[in-house]
Amino acid sequence: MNVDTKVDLKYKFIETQDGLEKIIEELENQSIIGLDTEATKFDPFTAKLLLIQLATNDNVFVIDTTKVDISPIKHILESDRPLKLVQNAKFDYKLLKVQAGISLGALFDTMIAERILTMGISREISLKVLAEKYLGMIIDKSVRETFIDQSFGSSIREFSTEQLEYSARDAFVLRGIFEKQFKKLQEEELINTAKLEFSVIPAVANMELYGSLIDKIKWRKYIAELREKRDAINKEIQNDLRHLSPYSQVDLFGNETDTINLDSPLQVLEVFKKLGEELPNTAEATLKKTKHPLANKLLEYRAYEKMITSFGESILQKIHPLTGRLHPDFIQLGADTGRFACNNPNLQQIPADSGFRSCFIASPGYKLITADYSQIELRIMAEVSGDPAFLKAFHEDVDLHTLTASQMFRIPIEKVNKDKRFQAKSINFGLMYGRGPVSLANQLGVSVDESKKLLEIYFSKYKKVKNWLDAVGRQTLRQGYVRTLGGRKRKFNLPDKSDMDYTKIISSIERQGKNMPIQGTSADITKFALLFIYREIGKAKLDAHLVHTVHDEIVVEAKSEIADDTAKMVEEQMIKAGEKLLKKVPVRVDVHVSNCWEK
DNA sequence: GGGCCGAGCCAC
DNA sequence: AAACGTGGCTCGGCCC
Repeated sequence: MNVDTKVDLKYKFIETQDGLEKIIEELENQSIIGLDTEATKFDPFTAKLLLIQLATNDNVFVIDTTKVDISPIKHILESDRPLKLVQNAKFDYKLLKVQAGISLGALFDTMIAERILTMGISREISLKVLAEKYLGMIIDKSVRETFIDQSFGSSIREFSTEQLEYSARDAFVLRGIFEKQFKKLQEEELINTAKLEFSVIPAVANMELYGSLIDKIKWRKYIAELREKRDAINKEIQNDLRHLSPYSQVDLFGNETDTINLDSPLQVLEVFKKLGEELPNTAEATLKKTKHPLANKLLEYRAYEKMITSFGESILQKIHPLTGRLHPDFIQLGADTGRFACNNPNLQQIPADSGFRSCFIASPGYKLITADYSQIELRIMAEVSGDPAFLKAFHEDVDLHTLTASQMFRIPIEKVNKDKRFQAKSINFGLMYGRGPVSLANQLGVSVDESKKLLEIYFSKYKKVKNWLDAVGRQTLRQGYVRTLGGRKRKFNLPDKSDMDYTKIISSIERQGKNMPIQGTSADITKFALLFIYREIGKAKLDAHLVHTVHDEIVVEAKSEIADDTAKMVEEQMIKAGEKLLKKVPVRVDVHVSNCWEK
């Protein structure tokens, strides 16, 4: 049954200071309020706050913040009571923090809640979708755009009735959605996951607001070096191919033009064809197997091109003109396992062994603390499988890959060479992805028979690892979901037997089911760590800030004088977070204090 | 000229 | 060419 929301949504428009004073008592008495804001932009630093809407038990208040100073309700917004229901709370948190100096207290985020409830089977989490799904209400979001860049400069412009009704409704629907979601979260035993996610929102919001500082000059110098190398190899390739008409040409002014677009797979395939090499595609794996010297040169060109285009000038363009820093968007539940994703720019994919990372620097007078969990996923594997050999390795703090190699090949630890260690490491990591013998054989450069043998030996040494992997794969298929140690759930749409790709889909779900408890538990732990660190910084009022996180790594900027103490705190809190979920295996964190982001 | 998608490749 | 889990960015190429 659909409700026509165009009519009869009662709201009270507050456009005077007096009007605000009159509703304070009602707001103070609420245990829960729906909250939404409207602003001229999505960027919290330059947006102008236009409206704040608060939905109580009995009323919806729409407050005109261009006319009303909202500091009289600051204490209500910052308190943990009433609980604030917000759709995508991080946005409102940042806006209110920067534009009104208000840090929202306890939150229930309907968007995050929906993601938790439908992890793996849906990404439909907009307010429009939720209002329809839970309340049968069709809401029109097109009004939102009318606020964008709405000028409230010197000239007084009034809000339209349509705008006010739209705004009121967005706050109003939150309570109904919350009630349904809360019940579901309880039924599915996802309350703890939700609590963790909600409480980490302010940590993430502040991390985004603080942002990262880049040494622009050093960055540009590095790009210039890469460009030189790329251009050299490009020229070489074009010269090699000059005889292949019609690609090499001389333009009207007698200048040579490189008309083979090396970035076009179509043109590249064409060139190979002319050279007598029929290739199925131009993927890295194909080129690596191609004898022709062009293949290697092309791979070299691509490596430089990737660096320049993905990490070059485009990242500098994202530096905020007001703050001079990068403020990427950390998507709290970006991955279905619970991991963060990151964009604008994605600082989680900055090349590790390149000149780029060292260009991320501390502010003057500050230091960067880079802290990462040591082999956290393998430790989780030890915990969930309870495998005695795995556990022993971590308790004795020996290198697991070396130990694995020594056990697999029946040689003493001292006799393990690089090659043997690499083979063992490949299996250790491969396990977590559900890797098969074919793929292993290719990485190790051995036959499939040999790689099968290696896997057999491996599993004979680590029986409980095999048992756990098999069991969790079966369990995922049986129940259609799988959980992390923190209780986070990932669901799966199980295929119908009649499905053409039935077995393919089944084995894919098995692999995802095996990986989720490992990758997802790591995400649980990192989120606890972010929360703990954020709280410690607040409690001790440290001049320190979260700036970055990459799955098993956290970067904090701290005033130089307190950097070493803060590093100790970060390490302690990360270990505490790890020990919340890992009981059988020790947790280790590597910490570095430096002027830049590095390991 | 914008939207979408696949190829290719960076991170953990 | 894919294999082996989770993402995002840039490009070419195609569509409207």
